[in-house]
Amino acid sequence: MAGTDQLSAVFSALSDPTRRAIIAELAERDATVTELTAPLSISMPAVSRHLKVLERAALISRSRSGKWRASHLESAPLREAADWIDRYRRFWDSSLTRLDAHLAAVQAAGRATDRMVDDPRELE
Amino acid sequence: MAGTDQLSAVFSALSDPTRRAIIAELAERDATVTELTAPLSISMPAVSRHLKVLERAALISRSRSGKWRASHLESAPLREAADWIDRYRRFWDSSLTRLDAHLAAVQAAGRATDRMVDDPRELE
DNA sequence: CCTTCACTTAACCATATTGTTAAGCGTATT
DNA sequence: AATACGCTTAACAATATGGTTAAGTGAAGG
Repeated sequence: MAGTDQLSAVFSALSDPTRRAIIAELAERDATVTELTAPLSISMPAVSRHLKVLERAALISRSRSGKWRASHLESAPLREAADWIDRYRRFWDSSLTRLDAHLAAVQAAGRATDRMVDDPRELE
Repeated sequence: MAGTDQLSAVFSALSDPTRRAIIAELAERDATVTELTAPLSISMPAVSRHLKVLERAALISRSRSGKWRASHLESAPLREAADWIDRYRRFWDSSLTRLDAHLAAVQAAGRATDRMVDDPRELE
């Protein structure tokens, strides 16, 4: 991954189709490494390392139960990635309906995050 | 980048903070390579290659005018990335109550017979 | 012209990524 | 107690990434 910041780690994690497939699976239910490996055409060590990448990006959390390790999808990093892209939603969403809805949601949630939607610039 | 598909290329392009800064800049106005290089702390050849990455992901288009090459932000790939992440918006969107989220999860889990049609899982 | 300017390409280096197979480690099972 | 299971780590190889400086290309301009 290029940067070591959180957002870079998230986008980098999402840039692999295997990891996106894992996220799609975990969106339905928590799963063990074996369960996640089954539909994929790669070895379990490879899946294990994909999970490590997802974990480092905080996209998943993991719990141990005996010899099984369950992976669980975490929403915060996905939200941050969506928020970053949403800065540019005006470029493609002519009606701006969804942006309005999002702004309303943010407003309802609290005013601490207002600057996030106002300033499109990234300081890095 | 891991995959060679469009979405992988887009997420991979977004995984670099320099490229995100370039996108933020182009969101305000089209710019030449020299203009884009000025605020960055890397050489022009490095910027040139970042632009090539963005172009390969179709995040920007470029036009030639004499000895200047202007970069222009394209919205479609950003929209596609946003659409992918939006599949999981129910996991964090505060406008959904806990019950709504639970029902959405149950619905997703119970769609086994409809997977060929609307399964959010990605095959490649 | 002949140089300067804007930019790209080439060559090089260091590091990261993604896959493999084999080995290790701890928990279950028999 | 011994074996099988679930998963991770190690070691290896191939390819990609991202930075540098130096050289090349083509248009502008004195």
